[in-house]
Order: sequence, then structure tokens, then C-alpha cells
Amino acid sequence: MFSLKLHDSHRRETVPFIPEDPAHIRLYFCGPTVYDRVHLGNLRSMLSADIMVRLLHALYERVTYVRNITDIDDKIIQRATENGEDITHLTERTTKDFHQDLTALNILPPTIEPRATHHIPDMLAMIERLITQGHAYEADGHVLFDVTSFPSYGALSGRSLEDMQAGARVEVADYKRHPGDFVLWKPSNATEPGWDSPYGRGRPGWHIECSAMAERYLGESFDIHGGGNDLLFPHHENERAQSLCCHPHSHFARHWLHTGMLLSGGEKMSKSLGNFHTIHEVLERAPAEALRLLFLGAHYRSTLDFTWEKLEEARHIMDRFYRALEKTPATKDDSRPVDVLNALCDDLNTPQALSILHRYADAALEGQQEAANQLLAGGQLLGLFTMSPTEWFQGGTELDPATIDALIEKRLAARKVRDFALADQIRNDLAAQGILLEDGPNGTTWRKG
RNA sequence: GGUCUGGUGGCAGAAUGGCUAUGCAUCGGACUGCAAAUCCGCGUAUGUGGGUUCGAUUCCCGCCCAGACCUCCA
Repeated sequence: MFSLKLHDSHRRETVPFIPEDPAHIRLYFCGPTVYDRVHLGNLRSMLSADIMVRLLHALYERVTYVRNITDIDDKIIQRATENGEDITHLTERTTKDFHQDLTALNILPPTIEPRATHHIPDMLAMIERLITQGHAYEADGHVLFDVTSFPSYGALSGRSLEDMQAGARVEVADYKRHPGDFVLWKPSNATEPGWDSPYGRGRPGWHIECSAMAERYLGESFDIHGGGNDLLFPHHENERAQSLCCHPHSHFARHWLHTGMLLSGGEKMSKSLGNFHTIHEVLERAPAEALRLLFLGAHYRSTLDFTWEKLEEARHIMDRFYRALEKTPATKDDSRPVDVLNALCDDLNTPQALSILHRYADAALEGQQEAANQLLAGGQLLGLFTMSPTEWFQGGTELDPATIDALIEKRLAARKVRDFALADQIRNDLAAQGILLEDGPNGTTWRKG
């Protein structure tokens, strides 16, 4: 009934999704390196994955979703040193923050969330195999992957080794046979974290962890591998090379999904540029669902420019949706949000899904029950509507609702005697405290401003 | 320099070889004591120059512009 189409970065076209095993869908997304609070850009890829996973759950019986935590990395070591903080303490603290932020955004937890440091033996086994099969070599305490040993190196990201050499802007370590060779294992000094290995005490390179953990939990071949567009090269290219060289007869990932970058005020949001907003910071200014809606308003592969104006706009749209659900509360209903599912099946076309939601909202505001049910079901498929309209409009106010009600009564009395000056003053005073009054046919109601 | 993606109304943002979503904003109206919310009405927008075609925003080529990746990055 539903046929899912996805854009595959490798083939560079939108293709029918054909699972390895329809009885068990398996996907892997690259999670965060835990050295700081995640920012909005990180969130966008997690959210794209979340929509993907929610859709797959709606279409298939069984879905295994793996999203790793990278808890060993030079940036972590560096940050821990700067903070004078124990590395484990830093990674655990940051992981906790990460979970908190994702929970706030109603992003479902993965089925399995493996940590790199718990899989060192898996990585070492892979490295050993790569060396044995002639795809890796030891040099100067490092183990390096030999990119020339893998004929289709560059195929994923669409570049050739020649192109890369032509565009090389970095000094190449002299122990590398080819400038494109990348580290599988590197030596650690006495103060750096390290594990014993046949190559001496050291730690893994960046890419091998994902290859090892994907294999452990999903097998040699699985369905979808995703992450931010900036991971396409070198990270995913290298992962693919390692895994395919380890298991020459596997497919590794059948579909590659890459999320477009998030800009902030027209510029790329990144930790190194320092122009990023943390989720924590944004949630102090708008509800989480407004932020989610903002992201859903653009297709996952396109670049999205975050601005505070858009956040405010998204919030108004959520107001309208909740107003529709307030007017016509959804009833228990087993019907599936077919239109929204169809939109998502078209390479996760969330903007189109949202336009469908608008149609249902219009109808729900007119009182159509079925439309309200569809609005709720469709929105929940997108991870929206986690609360009741009452909670949305009135939840978490500073003022006590009883106080507000008392003031509304007082204003009503003033209006009855046509003392509009007093009535308006009460309304304005409340507005100054973030409470908006609305006089409807059934009396006066209030909501957060 | 190399590779790639994209340029749609004031803004955001889908889709499509011919009838061009949706939202926000603006403006006008209804409603309201005034507002708010809601409702009604109002906008032919597809960077540029060619080509293919009966017909292109959609396909092809050139150009211009923007962004990403090539280096840690979701």
C-alpha cells in the first residue's frame, strides 16, 4: 500500500527503498561526539533520523535503530584538559545533557546506543583483519588504512583520489603511503587514554568505531546509514572502505541518507565557528514543538537557515494546530494518517506533510471530527502534539490560574458596567505578565503570550 | 583549484512538461466596546541566455549567483 522512496547519496538519486529483510529493518545513524552540549545542527540530523524511524515503525513490524555515542576522540581529550575535568566525567555529563535535549524534543531513543569505548576489541579485530587482508599497514606507531587498496574508494562521496590530491590543503604526515590514507589506530602518550593493542598502547581513529559497532549490532549488510551531510566525506567514505574491505561480499549500507546543513543567520552553524545555539538556549525562548515544527518545515536534505523569527512563526503555527484540536478534540481512532504517511514515503517530504496538516486543521476548526483525528494522528507521526491544548496554551505559567480567573471575573464585572478603562487595564496588566485574554462567545479564556 | 547541491511570490517552502501547493506577513471585510482568536476576500512568483517541444518553471547546454565538501564538524 505504501511504497517508500528515499534519496540515496551514493547513487545520487531517489530510489525505492528495498530492505535487506522486510521482517527486520536495520539502520545506523552517526551520533554525537560528547564533549559539549549538542547544538541545533546536531539536532536537525537527529530529528531527520527520528522521522525516518517513526515512519519505518509505521510501515514495518520490526526496526532496529542504532545510534552511537563517540566517547573517545581528540576533541574530548582536549576539552577535558581545558576544563581540568576527568574524561569519563566529561563524556558522561555531556551524554546526559544530550539525552535530556533529545527527550525535550521528543526524539525517540535508539534501539541500541553503543559507546565507542565499549567496543575497542571489536575495532581491534577489524583492524587486524584489514592488515591481514592487505588493506592496512603499520607505520610509526600508527595503523593506517591504505586507500589505494580499495578500488571504489571515493565512490560514495563522488571524488577520485586524484581530485583529492589536487585539492590537498593539508600537510600530509610523512608516514602515510598515500595522502588519503587515514588512521585506524594511533599511539597514546602516558596522559592520554589508551588501550593495549598489538601495535602498542593507543586509541582508535575516528572512523573505525562506526564500522565496528554497525557490524556488531546490524551485521555486515544493513538498510540505511545516515548522518549530516558533512559526514559524507571523509567519515562515511572511510567507514564504507573499512567495512567493505573487511567483508568484501557484503553491501554494508544499502541506502545512504544525508541531512542538509543548518545555517544560523546565513552562516554555517558549527562548533568551531562559535555561532551555534544550543538546544538548551533555544528552549528557553520557545516550546520544543515549535522548534520541531521549524525543522519539519524544510525538507531534510535542503539547507535550512535558523532565525528567531522563524521560531516565532513556527510557534504561531503550533498555536493554530492546537486551537483546532481544542475546538474539536480528537477521539480514539485507529485509522492511520494515510495522507501524511504518503507524503513521508516520498523521501520524507515533511513540508508536504505539514501542508496536509493545515488542511485538517482548517476542517477541525469547522468542527469536523474525522479531520481532528487525522490532524492528531498525522501530527503525532511527526512527533508533534505531545500535550493537550490546555497544556500548550496554559501550562507552566508563573501566575496562579486561580489568580488569573479572579482577574477575569473582575474584568467581566467592569465590562458589565461598561467600565472599559478598568477592563482594558486588567487585560493589559495580564498581558504584561505574559497572559493573553480572549473574549469568545462562550466567555473569556486565557493563554500564555 | 577539484567535487557536488541549489537558485520558485515580501518571506518560508513543496510540486510539476500544459491547469502552479501550503504557511507566515501585508491589505480589505465580517465578528468584537476595543482587542485577540476565527471566518471571508486579495498575490500567475519559477536567476540569465540559448536549445528540444505544439507547449518548459520542470528536459539539455552555456553563463551568473549562492551554499556545502575537499581539514575537526550533524
